[in-house]
Amino acid sequence: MPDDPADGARGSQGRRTTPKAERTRGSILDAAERLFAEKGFAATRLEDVAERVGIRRASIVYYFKDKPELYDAVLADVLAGLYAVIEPALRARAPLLERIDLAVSAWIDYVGHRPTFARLLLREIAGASDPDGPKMLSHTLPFVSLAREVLAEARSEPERFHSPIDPAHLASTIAGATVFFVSAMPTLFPALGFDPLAKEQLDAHRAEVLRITHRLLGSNGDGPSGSGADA
Amino acid sequence: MPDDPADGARGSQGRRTTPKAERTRGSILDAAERLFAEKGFAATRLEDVAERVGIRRASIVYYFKDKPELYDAVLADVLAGLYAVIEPALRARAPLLERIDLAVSAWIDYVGHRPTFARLLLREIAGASDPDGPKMLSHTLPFVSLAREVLAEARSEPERFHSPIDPAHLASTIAGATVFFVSAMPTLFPALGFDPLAKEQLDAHRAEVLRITHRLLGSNGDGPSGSGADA
DNA sequence: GTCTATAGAGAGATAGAC
DNA sequence: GTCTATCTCTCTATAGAC
Repeated sequence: MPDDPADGARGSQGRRTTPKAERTRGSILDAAERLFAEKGFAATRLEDVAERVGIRRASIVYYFKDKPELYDAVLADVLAGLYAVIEPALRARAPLLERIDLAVSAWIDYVGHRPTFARLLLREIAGASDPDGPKMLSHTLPFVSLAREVLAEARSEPERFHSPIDPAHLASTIAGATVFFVSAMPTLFPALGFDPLAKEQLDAHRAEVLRITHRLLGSNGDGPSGSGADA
Repeated sequence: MPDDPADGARGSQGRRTTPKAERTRGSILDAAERLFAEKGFAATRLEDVAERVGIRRASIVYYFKDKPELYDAVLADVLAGLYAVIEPALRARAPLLERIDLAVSAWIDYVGHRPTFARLLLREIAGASDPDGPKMLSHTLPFVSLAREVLAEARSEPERFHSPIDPAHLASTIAGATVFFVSAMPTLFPALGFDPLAKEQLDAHRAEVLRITHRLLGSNGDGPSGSGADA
């Protein structure tokens, strides 16, 4: 998901942007990300986004044509961030199994450090069957290409990879477990000071997910011996 | 979640209900369940609910005072259904490990056969951190009691249960994996005729979740030898 | 029980001043 | 760039006829 670093504020016009505008745009994006994640697209009011930024509702349209475009920009942003950590992991110079471990670990770190992403994903998946639901799909093409590559590579050495279930099942299991973990724990421990982002909790989760991954990949539960990532 | 079988239509009045009214009420509930699951609370229009039932919007208020009450009734219904299959599993006359297997299996069957529930849960979890978000919590008390019971029982034989992670982590992992699986697959396989509800897929998922469960419970990956549920 | 009609609130989009 | 003012549409909720 190669972000275009040269476009700056992409309101309707192709104008140059000042640093201040850049900052305002970023603030709007941040506020919108949090609100869309917490309340969902429909329940989020542009008014609230503006309030968090400290501007007026009408000013938002200077940067984003309308509400759907703002939402789309948020999705583009969080998915670009994910791609930026997943892609290098999968392309590292290492055996495939190790790279998968790296990618899974990167996934968990990303979701753990950006819980808004977890909620956005939860909502997108929930609305997947709705005709006007899935707005995230258009941003997932780079991931699909990446997945294809890895799959092709795995199939080239079938003696090592004999997954008992299909890759999509694997992916949804891992994704669901992590995303739910990060989002649900605060509810299950209401205001009890529990923090799923805490390194300790996240590491326990990582260890278990890596075990699951190895098992689902058909390796016998221990994964690459020297990876060090599943300690 | 003992349903009160004697209340029938619980509009504002305590009137007696005819069979036809009972049916209409049920239809409204069904339509609302699907729409709330697909679009979420805010994006669902009472107009659409009415249309699916074949009545007019205003008629809905005869059965449900307003939109929040309708949503609440939907949640009550799906959670009562879940409780009805989980509770007997956990109270069966069998060793604890086997009963947990039964409960997990029942969970998967329930979610698999009522995918609207998966989506409703996804949305509730996503909105958990929102002050006016979690409307599901009020219906989960019976589950909390149940969980407490089981936990107490497990702690009474610590030599058998030495879970490496806490029970909430276990629950969220299992719940997330299943719910995501059921909801996400149709997206990942857009219109490819893939059906996560198919017995074959659901069974593969069940087998894997049971393995995860056993592992997370501290038993060594195989669970109760004679359960037969993790074939 | 179900309908028609309407009132009223809420929120997004637009025009134009500064 | 950011604001004020306003327009308009959508959807909920209510009143009351049949």
